[in-house]
Amino acid sequence: MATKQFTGSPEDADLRRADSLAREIFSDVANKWAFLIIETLGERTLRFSELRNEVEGVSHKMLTQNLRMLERYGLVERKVHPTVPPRVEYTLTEPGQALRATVDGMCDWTHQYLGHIEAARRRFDV
Amino acid sequence: MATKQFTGSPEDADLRRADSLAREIFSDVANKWAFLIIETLGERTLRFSELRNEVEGVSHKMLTQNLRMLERYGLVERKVHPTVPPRVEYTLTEPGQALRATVDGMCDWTHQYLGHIEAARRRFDV
DNA sequence: CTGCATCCTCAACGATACTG
DNA sequence: CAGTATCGTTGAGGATGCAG
Repeated sequence: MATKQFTGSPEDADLRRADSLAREIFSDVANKWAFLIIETLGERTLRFSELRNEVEGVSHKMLTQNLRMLERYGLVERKVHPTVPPRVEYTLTEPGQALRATVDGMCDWTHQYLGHIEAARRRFDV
Repeated sequence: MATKQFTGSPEDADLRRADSLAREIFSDVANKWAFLIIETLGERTLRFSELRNEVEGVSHKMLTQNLRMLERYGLVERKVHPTVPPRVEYTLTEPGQALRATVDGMCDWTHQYLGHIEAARRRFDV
């Protein structure tokens, strides 16, 4: 991250604030569940249970927890249909879509370098 | 991730294998310390202690642990100078550099949407 | 169906100490 | 300086149950 050296000057105060906020966002969002949710959400709108099925291995708790976090940061929109049984739909917002682009980049990267990585790992694991 | 439905056909076997490997890599690499290390390593070569200083808040243990993981996947190269005291340098490999591009993308994203995110968070935190 | 809360377990993590 | 190992603590995360 572009963390630079701050002086004690007052105009650096909000720079430092922005920086710590950026760091906080970074720490929260850069985790596998958030990424996988963003990725499977893609440009579709999905219900909670659909996400639960499509994001392989995620628990009920982790899913809600990460969805709350993403909602809090405004990356997903949560739409509740007041029916019975309830129907809750999640959609990526524009910032969410923008982030998805970089997550996609990581997916591409993973597949592109799968060979390199597998070979490196075999070499490492004596 | 591009996880699709597999049939029982034999030629799907290695697809499934590749997929699970991709998933494994994804899960390991998509964590904040790995990202912060990759980001601060940039195109420079850094010593262990330099990384320790520059990656704010990382513990000795987390740093070694993540460096091993990144080395195992061939994302960083570890060069030991047999001097006394020892001098160990870490450099991003080409796959590491490639991944750095997407991590950079996330950093840009973070700063670009800082306003949106902060506003959304204030709205959420009633 | 979705969400929240509770409990419980285990692994992540930090601190410390010791080796090369 | 860099790495490994050990220990103790905390928190993440799974399971379960209940409410709306």
